[in-house]
Amino acid sequence: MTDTARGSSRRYGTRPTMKDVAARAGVGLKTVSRVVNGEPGVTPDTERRVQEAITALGFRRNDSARILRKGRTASIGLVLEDLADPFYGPLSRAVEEVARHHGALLINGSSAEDPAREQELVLALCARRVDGLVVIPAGDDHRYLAPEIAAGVATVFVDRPAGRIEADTVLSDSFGGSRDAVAHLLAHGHRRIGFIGDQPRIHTAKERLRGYRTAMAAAGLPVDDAWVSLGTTEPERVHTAARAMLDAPEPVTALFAGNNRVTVTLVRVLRQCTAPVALVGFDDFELADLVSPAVTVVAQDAARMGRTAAGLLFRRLEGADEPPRREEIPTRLIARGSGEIRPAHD
Amino acid sequence: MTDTARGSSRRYGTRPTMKDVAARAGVGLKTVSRVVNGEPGVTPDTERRVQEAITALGFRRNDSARILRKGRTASIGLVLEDLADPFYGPLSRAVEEVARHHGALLINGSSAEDPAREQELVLALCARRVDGLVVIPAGDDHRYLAPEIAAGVATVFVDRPAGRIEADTVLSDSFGGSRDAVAHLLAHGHRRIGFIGDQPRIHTAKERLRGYRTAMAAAGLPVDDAWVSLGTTEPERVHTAARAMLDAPEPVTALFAGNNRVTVTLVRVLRQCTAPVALVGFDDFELADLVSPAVTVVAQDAARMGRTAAGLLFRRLEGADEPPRREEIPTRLIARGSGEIRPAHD
DNA sequence: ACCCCAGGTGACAACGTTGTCCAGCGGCTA
DNA sequence: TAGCCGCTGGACAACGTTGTCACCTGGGGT
Repeated sequence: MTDTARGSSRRYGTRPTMKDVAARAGVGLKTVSRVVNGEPGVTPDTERRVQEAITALGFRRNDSARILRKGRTASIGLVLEDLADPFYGPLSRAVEEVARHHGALLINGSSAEDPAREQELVLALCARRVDGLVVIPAGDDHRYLAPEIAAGVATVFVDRPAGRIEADTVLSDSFGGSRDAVAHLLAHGHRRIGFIGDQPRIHTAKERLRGYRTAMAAAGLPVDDAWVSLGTTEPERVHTAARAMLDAPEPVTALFAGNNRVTVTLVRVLRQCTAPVALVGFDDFELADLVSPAVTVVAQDAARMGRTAAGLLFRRLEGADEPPRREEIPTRLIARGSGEIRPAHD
Repeated sequence: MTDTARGSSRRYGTRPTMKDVAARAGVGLKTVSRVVNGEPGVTPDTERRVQEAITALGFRRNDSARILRKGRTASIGLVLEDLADPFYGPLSRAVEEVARHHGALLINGSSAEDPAREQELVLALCARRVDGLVVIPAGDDHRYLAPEIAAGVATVFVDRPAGRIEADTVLSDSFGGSRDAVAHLLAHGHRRIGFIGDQPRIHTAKERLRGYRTAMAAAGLPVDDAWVSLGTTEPERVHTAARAMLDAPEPVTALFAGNNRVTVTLVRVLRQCTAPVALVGFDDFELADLVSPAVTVVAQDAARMGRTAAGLLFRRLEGADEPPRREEIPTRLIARGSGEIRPAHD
């Protein structure tokens, strides 16, 4: 009895088209198109008849056809590493906000830090003819994107630079932020400082390591190989690395964590420690002020990165024909006490 | 000189089509299609020629056309409240995982808890002809979706039920979980327990309140109106509400937080308190074990909810013709001490 | 009375792909 | 040598929409 959706001549799963609407309203196809798109040149009376037919049939314009015809999809793709990572939440939210403001939808996927998957995802998005792409790259060779960019897909890389290709890029100041973080620890008297970071093939991990080394060198301090550990951010790995540094004959008195997840794991590790160990983390996290001791961090502004990236993207889409830009978002040291607590007595 | 992308006869921004590839390879259109889709019936030699033309031109299949022709988009839509909310990270990640497993892309958007925006988003997704929808509803009337569902868009509601429509639904056991949480507090001697929750029009907020009231009633305890506060989850609102309960002549000795964000705010509020106040939160959060005192929570399994929802969705897409299902995901009380600490001396 | 103009309307092609169907061609058997 | 079969390849229509252009109708100016 509920045959709103299955009019006499249409099968289940088949949707009404403009043709059906036109037939029912007794007008031409193009007139329906005009009404649907709010184009001028339709009598109020005709418009009403068409509207009635539309509601009666439950018609909804098929955007695939529209896209095919018009060439623009009003959607942008976002490829990041892991939707569940708290760093990417505000970032994707910001991108979405800007996209929405421009009437575009967001399609996204996680690369899980796998370059092959990144490429697969990006190309799938290109096949959908997204108007633009925001990519947090997992790989380091993006030449596969060259034809797409040449074809007009606006592309912005975020958090890490593109590999072997020129493109707009939005980074946070990993080097400077890390240098500041380590300088903060040095200023509080620490001399043996460990660095636990992400996998060395990741650009930010390298930059943060460089910041660490630079700060140490600037203070005229040597860096023991045993004080540096790069690798996955899995808790076990981080735990093992930290223990090694803490249980050494000359243990570190402070740790600098290369990202979010490392920091959290280190908070857990240090909580088991009897000896006081200072901790500074790269990237802020919720409740950093509430754990004890509160964790000093170098905060990055993920939302601003997302906004900036999306901004660049839409500027391109609106025809800006400038050379690729590279924006660097500054970081901010938020001292919360974990650096100061019980300055080293070395 | 870099004319890879702008062959002699093509303008900038125009992409090569199968026709171009066919011309260049000296074969027919359909042969290109066969190669692109890996269909059988093409000589290795022909295939090689086509592949060469494809790479030379930088051809990429236009999925809009494909979708138009085939009727299936291999993409599903996800509408949630806020991408940046930590509860939705694992959920959307799980949905994406399942989608990926089925070769589908994920398009998503945030409703910002606004029913109008939810509808706008959902209909935009339907216009794109997503194969299915996972919706965390903001509104309470989803009749607008009836034609879409009738037309074959598989739809699953998560976290909150659909309004005035029959559809698959995945909920967590808000009622039971809340009852357990409050029972936990009661078992530790609390008698004056406050509840601070989300806006009353949100289903989960109502259910959690019901759980609270039921537990109190089961213990034969009256509930003072001043002990219940529903509203937005903004820190100021929650802060004010909590203060009112704590500064009353007969202050509450324990608080039950209706969600994630409320819990976090309450941790901050209680930290300022001199008198000990117990806290139990609905929904777990990272570091709940590290703040002091560690926060007891009723954990929901967001990832499992996402997986279940996506599972239902693809079952429908694969043709399951069962009546709408309603899955309830159990919650789990994780006692971490914040309930026990200094049992009430009332 | 005629012409012209403007505004409303519709016929038709095109977007790029896939499904259907038929043609050509080589090798095999009778 | 004729006839048949199987396999490869291509012509063509269709998907649902929008842009182009032409048609029609009625009203106003000459």
